Amino acid sequence: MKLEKVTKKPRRYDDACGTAHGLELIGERWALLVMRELMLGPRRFGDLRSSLPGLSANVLTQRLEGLEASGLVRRETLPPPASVPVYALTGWGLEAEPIIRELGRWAARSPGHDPTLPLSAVSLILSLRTMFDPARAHDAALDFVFGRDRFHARVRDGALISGRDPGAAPEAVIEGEPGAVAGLIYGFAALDDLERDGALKVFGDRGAIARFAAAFELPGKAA
Amino acid sequence: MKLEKVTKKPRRYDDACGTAHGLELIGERWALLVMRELMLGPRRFGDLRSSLPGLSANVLTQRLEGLEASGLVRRETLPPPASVPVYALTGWGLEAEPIIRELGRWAARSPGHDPTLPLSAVSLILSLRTMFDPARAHDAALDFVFGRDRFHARVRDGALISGRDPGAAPEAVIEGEPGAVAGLIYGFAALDDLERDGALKVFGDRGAIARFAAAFELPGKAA
DNA sequence: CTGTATCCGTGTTGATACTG
DNA sequence: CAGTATCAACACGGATACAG
Repeated sequence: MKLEKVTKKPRRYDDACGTAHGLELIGERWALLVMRELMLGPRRFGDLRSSLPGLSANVLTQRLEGLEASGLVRRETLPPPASVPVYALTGWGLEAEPIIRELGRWAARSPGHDPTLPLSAVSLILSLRTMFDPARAHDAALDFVFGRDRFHARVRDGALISGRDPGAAPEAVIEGEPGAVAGLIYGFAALDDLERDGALKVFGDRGAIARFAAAFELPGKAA
Repeated sequence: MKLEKVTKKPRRYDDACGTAHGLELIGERWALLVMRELMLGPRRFGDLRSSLPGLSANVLTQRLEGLEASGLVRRETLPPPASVPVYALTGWGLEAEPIIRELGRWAARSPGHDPTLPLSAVSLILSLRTMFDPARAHDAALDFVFGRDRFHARVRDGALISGRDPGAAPEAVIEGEPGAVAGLIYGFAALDDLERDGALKVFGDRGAIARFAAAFELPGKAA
């Protein structure tokens, strides 16, 4: 019925500059945020939608098609018994993480940045990777629970290891919304308040949380 | 006549993620390329236009207004006797250079990247900063002449210093189109051929050019 | 020369409804 | 759940015309 894909990309920059070509690859609206959501592993279409409120289904389809055509995203089917379609970054797509980090680090200094808006779980983990300061690091082992999604974060020898799925032997487990965890770790909300409001539940060693949080700080505003 | 500036920015992401906010700041088409052109110092409206073919005057006006409203660009008037209006990056705007570099470095690995397209002078200098490899650096002092624009590049003690205006005591001066210089330095064109075609004119020590070029290499394709 | 203000055709974006 | 179809609004780019 719809065999011919016209695949017109008439909006080019015609510029040999790598930056300009990068914008042709991931400069379309939502494209980089879709990649952000895939940075920690494959996701389903519906999971992407719920992590990106405001992105409609047809646009998500277009972005995934475009990213797949560019060799950044691969459409896969999970092995049985799951057998569901998922979208995954290719190796090269994964290499875009430094771009996301630099952009986030820089924009966090914006006077117009509102850190109280909703935050996806992947965004939180990537922001931890971005804002981690090895000079302030103390060993700590934390897990996070966001609904059915679980993540681990480990500080060891001045390095941060983080990702999807729980880790071994966490010293503390934090459960709540990603935004509340951000408030806790970046220090613009107090743990006592967050627990009293029911925004966060904490299990285990609170000292480990304090040690962990000490390594993370938001940069000052540029103004 | 048109006093009310509606200034609608209805296309937001509503996401606390710094990356998303960054896209709201510089994610519009052409915005990052306008900033790229300002990275090496203030420019005039017409200079920006000629460096960015395909960008129409009305869109350039919109971008400059938006970037100024975000605190990234400042409109200034050069002191007499010049007394001409120019656009300059603010300090915070200047801090976006790592984003441009990471994006360029990453996109240079794209199979679809065509390095033979036209290239602006600023793009060339920024690409040198991006691709410079301290491990291969040998001292060299080069100046570049692109029409009326002149730039300097110095490798000293494993570091690259580059910018607008000629430097002191260059060992060699290269004159031509930025794209031809890119071909020379990145090694996909031979100096002899470029000179024979009239694409490049070289004055001074050719050995310095070879020493300089040895520190720059384009990354391999991802594919 | 440095913009600003229009109109206009096209393409992109996004919300809603809908199908398998 | 995973998309597709349709339609409306907007952004983009070209071409002016115009003001200082």
